[in-house]
Amino acid sequence: MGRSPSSNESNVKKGPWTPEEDEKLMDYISKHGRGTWRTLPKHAGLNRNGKSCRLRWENYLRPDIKRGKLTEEEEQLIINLHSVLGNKWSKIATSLPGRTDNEIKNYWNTTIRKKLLHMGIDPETHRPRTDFDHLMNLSQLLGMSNLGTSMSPWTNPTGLQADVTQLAKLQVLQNMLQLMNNSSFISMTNPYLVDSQILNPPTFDTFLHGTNTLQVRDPMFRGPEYPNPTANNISDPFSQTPSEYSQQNIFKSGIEKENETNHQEVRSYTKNINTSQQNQAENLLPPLVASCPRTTTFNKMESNYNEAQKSTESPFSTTFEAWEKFLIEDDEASGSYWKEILDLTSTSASPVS
DNA sequence: AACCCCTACAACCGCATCAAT
DNA sequence: TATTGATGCGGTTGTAGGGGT
Repeated sequence: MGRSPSSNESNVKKGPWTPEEDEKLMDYISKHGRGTWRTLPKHAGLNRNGKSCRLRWENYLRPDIKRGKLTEEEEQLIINLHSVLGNKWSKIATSLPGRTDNEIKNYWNTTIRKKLLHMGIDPETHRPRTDFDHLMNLSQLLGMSNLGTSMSPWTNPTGLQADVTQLAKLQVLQNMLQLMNNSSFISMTNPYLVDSQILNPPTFDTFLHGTNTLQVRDPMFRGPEYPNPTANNISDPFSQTPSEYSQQNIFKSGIEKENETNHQEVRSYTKNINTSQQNQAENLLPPLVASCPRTTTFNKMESNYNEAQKSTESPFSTTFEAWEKFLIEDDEASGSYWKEILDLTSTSASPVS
C-alpha cells in the first residue's frame, strides 16, 4: 500500500545526522518515549521525517546497540541462519542481541558474501558454486596447471603443481556434478546443511558411491554424513559448533570394506577438497579468466544434459555421456582436461547397483 | 600532493504488512 | 470488506575514509 510523502515532508532534511540532531532525538525519546514516529520529529524539533528518525534510532542511537566488529561466533551464526532464513535480516537480527538488521545486512554484503564466493560457495544457496564463470575459472586454473606439468621443473620448484592440478580437477568435477544434480541435492531447509556444506562439503563419497545422490532423486536426502536430527536426539540444530559438527561427521559415510582401497583414494581427494576450500579463503586465488557471459555453449551443455536425462539408462552413464558429447563437440585442445576429469571419474567410480 | 579505487557503513526508497476505522 | 495510515523490511545508493599509485 504505502503512502506518498505529504507536502510538508518534501523539504525535510536528508543525509547524515549531525550530533545536534542525535542529541535532540535521544533527548526527546528519553523523556517522552517513542510515540508515533510520524509526529515525533515535529515534537522533538527535528526537520526530519519520521522514517528517518526511526531508522536513526533503531540502527544507531538505541542504547542497547552493540558496537564493534562482529565476532567469529556471530559471523558463523549469521551464515547458519541465512542458509535457513535467506535474506530475512530482521529475523536473523533477533538472534544476535545488540545487532541490527541493517548492520547484519551490510556485513553480509561486504564481508561474508565475498568470503563464501572465494571459498567456492554460492552465498545465495550455500551450495558449491555452479555458475558458469566459476566453472570457467576453475577450468582455466586446471588448464594452466596442466600446461605447467609440461614445463621445465624449474618453473615449478615448489612441487605444488600436482596439488593445484588435483584440486582444480576435483572442484571442477564437484561443481559439474552439483550443477547436473541440482534438484536432487540436500534440502535447503535443513539447518545442518550450513555447517556441513561449508566445512564438510559434499564429498566424492556422496557423489560417486552414495546410494541416493544420483540414482534416487530425493530432495530430502542429506547423504550419509548428514545425520537425521531426530534419530540422533539432537534437539537444537545449532547446539554443535561448525567445527564440532564437521569433525564428528567427516568421512562418516557408510563405506564398505571391500571398496576400502578405492575409497582411500576418494578420501584423500575429499580431504583435499575440504582443506582446499579453507586454503582458498586464506590464499585467495584471483580469477584467471575474464568473466564469461552465459553463452550458447552453456545452453548446449544444458541441452545435452537434458537429452541424456530422457534416457532410461543409468544416470551415471547418461550424465557423463552428456558431458562427453559436449566435450567431443567442443574443440579438442580446450576439452582435453575435461575429458581427463571424466576419465578420472569413470575409473574411480563404479556405479552402485 | 593529487588522484583514483575500494570498502564499510549509514541512510534512503519503495513496497509489504498490519491494525484501526 | 475496503480504505487508510503507521510501521517494518529488504534492496539500493551515497559517502567518508583508507590505501595504493
